[in-house]
Amino acid sequence: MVERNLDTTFTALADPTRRAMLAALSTGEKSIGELAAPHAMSFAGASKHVGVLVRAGLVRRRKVGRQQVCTLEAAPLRDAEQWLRRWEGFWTHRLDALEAALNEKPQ
Amino acid sequence: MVERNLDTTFTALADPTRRAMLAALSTGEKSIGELAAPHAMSFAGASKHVGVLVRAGLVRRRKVGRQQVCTLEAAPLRDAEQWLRRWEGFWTHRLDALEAALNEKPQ
DNA sequence: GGGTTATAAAACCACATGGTTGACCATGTC
DNA sequence: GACATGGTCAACCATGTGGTTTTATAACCC
Repeated sequence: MVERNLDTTFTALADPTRRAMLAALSTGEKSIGELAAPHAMSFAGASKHVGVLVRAGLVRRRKVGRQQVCTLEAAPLRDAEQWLRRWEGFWTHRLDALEAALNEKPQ
Repeated sequence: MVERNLDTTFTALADPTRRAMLAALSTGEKSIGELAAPHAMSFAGASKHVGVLVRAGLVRRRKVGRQQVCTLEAAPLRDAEQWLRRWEGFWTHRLDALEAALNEKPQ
């Protein structure tokens, strides 16, 4: 369950339009129209981006009147973050070593 | 500098072969042949995956004799992790709320 | 009912991606 | 020099992606 979803989660995150949409949703629910508005792009194009987010499980849609209201679903983000955190110790070591090397030989 | 690289970082992470290669590199340097071996895939195909990781700044290559030795470069992983962590508070709230709701109405 | 609003769905285009194979180029070994 | 090894590069194929436009549908307003 984890590994499979990482594919679609990271794919969904690999686009700046979609990351911006997630950021917009972090301040509260938005209709698809509201999500689309800030992006210089056709409505249909933006709607497809929302579809990618929904398929990745990052967004839930529900119909309210004639609008689709979207809410952020953070669980897959947490999974992705946990996967990345496996390297936390590693990268802090490396960066500390780099910094030490720079201090030692200040050129 | 940050936003632009997130695209290529997340794209690089969106493939299980490449994630496995990063995991392999976390235990130490590996030649491209060693990285390719575990994957049922042509050598050239695996080499292309390594190329994606290099272009994303996640891996450095250097020539040693007739081999290319690869090392993990963790900094972009840290950037991606930091981006995801922006939602940390959000998802813990949501999940706490979900848990509370489940406890309150145990069905 | 008729018009407007919010969205979906489909067809299409250009380009990127993941994979292959085959030719090629170094480097090391005999 | 001859040959194997480690790897790159280019061409190719199928499929996916990001975008468009057009058409359709469902809900609301008058």
